[in-house]
Amino acid sequence: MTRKSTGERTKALILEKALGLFRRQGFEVTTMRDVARAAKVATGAAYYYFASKEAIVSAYYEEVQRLHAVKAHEELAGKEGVGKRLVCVLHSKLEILKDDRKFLGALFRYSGEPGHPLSVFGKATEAQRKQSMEIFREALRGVEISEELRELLPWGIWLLHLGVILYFIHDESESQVKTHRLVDCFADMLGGLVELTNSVLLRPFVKPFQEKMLEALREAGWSKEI
Amino acid sequence: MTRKSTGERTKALILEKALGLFRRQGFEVTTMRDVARAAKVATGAAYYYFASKEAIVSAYYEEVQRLHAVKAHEELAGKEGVGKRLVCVLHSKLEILKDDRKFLGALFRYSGEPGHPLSVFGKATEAQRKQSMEIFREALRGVEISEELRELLPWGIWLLHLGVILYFIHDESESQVKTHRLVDCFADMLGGLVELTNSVLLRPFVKPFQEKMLEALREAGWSKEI
DNA sequence: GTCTATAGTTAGATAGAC
DNA sequence: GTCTATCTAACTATAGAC
Repeated sequence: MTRKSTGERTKALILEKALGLFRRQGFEVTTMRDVARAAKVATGAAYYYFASKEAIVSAYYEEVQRLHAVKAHEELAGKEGVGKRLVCVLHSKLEILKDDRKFLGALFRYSGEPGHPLSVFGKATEAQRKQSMEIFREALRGVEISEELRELLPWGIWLLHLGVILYFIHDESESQVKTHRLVDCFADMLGGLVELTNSVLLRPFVKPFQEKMLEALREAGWSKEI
Repeated sequence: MTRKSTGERTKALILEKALGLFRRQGFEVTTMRDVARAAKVATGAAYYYFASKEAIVSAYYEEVQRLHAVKAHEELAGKEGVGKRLVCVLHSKLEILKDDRKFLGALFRYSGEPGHPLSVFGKATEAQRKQSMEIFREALRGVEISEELRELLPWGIWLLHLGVILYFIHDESESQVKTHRLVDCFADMLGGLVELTNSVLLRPFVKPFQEKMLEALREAGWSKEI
């Protein structure tokens, strides 16, 4: 079942060689000519498969998502409680990204350009966002949680996880322990938050907040994204 | 007191002409050659004053900050309550940015590149961040609020306000009403949140959260930024 | 459909003369 | 401080081989 067309193999080769170069010498300094040379194809071939240098990173990230879906699913088995399940899902993502901080920044380059095909928030990347949120939704399965939060959190965690990746990129601490500690802390707090919203005593205070938040974000047009 | 060196006048002229072009035809399609031509200088001269095309937008944003500091200070006078004061500060920022959505995205281009002089989160832009947070800190003056939140919120609001700008850029609704409504909602909720944390009844539940959050962010190295 | 080879365009950026 | 000339690299175009 691993039979691939020559095109698929070439594409994979270009991707692989490109990532090797990005990792070794960085994203900026690597040129498309370098990539093509490393893959032993003409520059035109590289452009035949990838519309831009950033598109290579984007393709890599798609693979990351696939890996993450599998890894998260595996590691979630048996884990209970919002906090623990979130820790699991977020750490596993960082684990996948750990050697690639040098070029991950390219993913954010077009975040402020609505029309761009590679904008994190753009139309063209909607499928990826949904897939990503689906993983977070899975992390919330089997957990007692209000309806509002069940709708709100996958989106909120997705946003948080973007922030975590950004922090991760900037984190120069040994093995990025700072990011990992931050993730522990966030997950713990979100766990606490969920418990808090489940508490009968506090629910009357918290519920209006959740509803307001939900309404606001729905109105902001996010609900289409679900 | 408005006497300027010829250099300063040239720089201002280049900036002005560049922004005109960015507004009229967009950031991407405008070339440095266009900018130089419009300002009636050589491309080299443009680069003498601005290290890159993005640096022009960055210089513009510095001016925005200055304007915002004045405008916010004026409009805050007499306003009371966290919610109202935040609404005031955030809307006034959007007001300043309103015609410039077409090129504001350039500000975020290097957000994922730690070393870059124009990264929103980088070392080189620290002064701007502090100045921006100072405005939010002013918005919280004269408001009853826990110590933790007083330390935490300026930073949190700064982050939120980045998000608001991103949303603003992507917002195609008439006069960006959606962004304005979102701001109203966020401000309202933050106001409610502050009240909630002030309530004697709820304080024991909320305080550990705040402390944990504060500790986490301090450890994450943010406290240097204050 | 998959690729090579090559030539050419564009535009960001820089070096060095004045 | 400003200009001219030049460089680099992303990107496009095209014609043709397989």
